[in-house]
Amino acid sequence: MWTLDEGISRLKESGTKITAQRIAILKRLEGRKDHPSAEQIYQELKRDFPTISFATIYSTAQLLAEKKLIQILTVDDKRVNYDPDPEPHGHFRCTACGHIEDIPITESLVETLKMGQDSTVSSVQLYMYGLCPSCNVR
Amino acid sequence: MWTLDEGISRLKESGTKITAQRIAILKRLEGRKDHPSAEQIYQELKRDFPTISFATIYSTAQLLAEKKLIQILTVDDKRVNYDPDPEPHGHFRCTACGHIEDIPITESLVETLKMGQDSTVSSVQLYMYGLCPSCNVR
DNA sequence: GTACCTGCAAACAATTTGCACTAAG
DNA sequence: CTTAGTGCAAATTGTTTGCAGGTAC
Repeated sequence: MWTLDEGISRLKESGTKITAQRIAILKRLEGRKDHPSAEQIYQELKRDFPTISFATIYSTAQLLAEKKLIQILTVDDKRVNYDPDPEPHGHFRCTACGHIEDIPITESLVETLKMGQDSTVSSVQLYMYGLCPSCNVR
Repeated sequence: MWTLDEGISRLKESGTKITAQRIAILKRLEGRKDHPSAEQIYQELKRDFPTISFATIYSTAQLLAEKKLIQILTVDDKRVNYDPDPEPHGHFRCTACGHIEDIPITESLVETLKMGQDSTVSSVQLYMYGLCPSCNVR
């Protein structure tokens, strides 16, 4: 996992400008274990950054994904979720409460899957759906 | 893979009404190897069925997914794609041309993944992204 | 006959876009 | 100084919803 400073220098490498907004977004994502939506990031940033806009959130997220700092998940069919951990791993989403949980997968499994393709694979996503333990009993 | 007749009886089992529209949708999906979007199904059906509506497409697809006749894929973050093959398997999506290709995965892998969870897993999706062979050379 | 289904149009919601302004380098 | 980034509002688009009329059973 990256730190704020690593994130900033990763962006600088490719000539991207470092703005206060981008630093704020990186800071919010740094080391996070959950999978915030654009809306969630927007709400959180608005506290310290009242004029921030969705345009900035979405474009910065795109940028961070290109630089392999985050992953953009489509595990929820309604909205996008950001995962600050860029390493390949799976995700479980509870269809009742919407909670998203990481699922470890071995690097060798990912490699095997990539190898089997005649295409150039740049990203692998494993999604599982069902009921989480606490929703299952209700 | 199911046939039209099997599809119809699967629906009947649960007391669902068999309408001309539902038969038409089943017919369109039966044995298909691609992954049509709602729009695509709508356009195709409109030829023989000029008054069919999106409401019917979406609600029927939901129904078919519940009856395990199709899978609803979120491999494309813009739209939903229907997969007439309900058996677990992966999907590769070319980020350039948008083409979606099936990826075989072993049943034992799926079982292993399900087993590893403390949640009740009802569906597993494996998505891979990158450039397909023909887009890769351009 | 009745509960469910369809079609239509309007509503919705997440994301994208155009553009004038601002700020990083 | 120049180019890229930001914020705003409007536009876009896939999907959902409410409801009046229709149809399966």
